[in-house]
Amino acid sequence: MTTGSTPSLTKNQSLVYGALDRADGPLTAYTILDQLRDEGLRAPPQVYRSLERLINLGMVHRLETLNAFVACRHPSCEDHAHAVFMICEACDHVAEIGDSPLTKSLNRVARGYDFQLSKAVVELHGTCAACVAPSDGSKDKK
Amino acid sequence: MTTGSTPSLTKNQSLVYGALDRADGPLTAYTILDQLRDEGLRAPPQVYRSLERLINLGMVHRLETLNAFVACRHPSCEDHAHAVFMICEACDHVAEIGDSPLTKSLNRVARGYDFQLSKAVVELHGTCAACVAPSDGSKDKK
DNA sequence: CGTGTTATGTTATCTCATAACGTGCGATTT
DNA sequence: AAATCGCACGTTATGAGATAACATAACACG
Repeated sequence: MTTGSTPSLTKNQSLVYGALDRADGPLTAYTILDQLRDEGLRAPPQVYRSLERLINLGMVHRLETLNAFVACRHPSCEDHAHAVFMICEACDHVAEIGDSPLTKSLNRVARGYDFQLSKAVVELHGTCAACVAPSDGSKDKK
Repeated sequence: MTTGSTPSLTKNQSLVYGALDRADGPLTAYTILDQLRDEGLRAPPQVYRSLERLINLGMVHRLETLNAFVACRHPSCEDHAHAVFMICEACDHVAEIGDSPLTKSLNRVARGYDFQLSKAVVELHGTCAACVAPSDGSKDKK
């Protein structure tokens, strides 16, 4: 529905989104601020306000366990309040996944307790396939 | 039984656990500190160090989305790295639940991505049964 | 124009968390 | 017992994350 291409981002919002989109991993608000100082950003509220808007638009996710933010990589992220993340503690890679059985499980649990679910935070920590596999000699990503 | 049951908590650890155990909801580290000033605690590290130990012992959980801590209410919380929480945004009540189908789902997802799961953070936000139900006129819990 | 609304810039402050350093004390070793 | 070790403890200071509060600019629109 509101999947209109680019829904009128302001300058700051574009800058912040650009930083996250460029990055290959999560960024903290202060890291974003540092990256955008040359573009005119000077203070935390400018970043946090943009982030808030971008999150409401469904373009950015906040990773609660990292105090950091990532651009949403989902094709058409319909279920924004129920995103699931896998966070590799070895290479810091973050994968956003959609898994409907898991989402169903979450809803079932909530329903079972008569709990009206508004947002599910699911962040899995561990080691990603690339970092587990001893396959090729050089496996360090970054 | 000697001093059997409790696995050798130090004074500070006991104080911090006591505060969490007494509380009917999550407490932040600084709230705990304030509550324990009369008992001799003066600075954040004293609380954080105790919390770290208690978490390692499996007696306390950290709620990532609240930056707060709760005493583990589980009978025999074997699966401490996979606890699931339902957090009511209306009354601030937090329920820790064990749901093995959900845990299975999480493990299945991780396995599907060859992801070696070490810890799952699952925190459901919404409205609890008591706060949804319009049943009786005064339903405020606190 | 005047007015309401929304984004912005800026300062200061608040909350959460840890680094770093030194002390006290019980257990172990010699 | 003296020397030593490890661990919890106490304390100060600071780092990191987030927001309150206030003033200004930009824009849409009746």
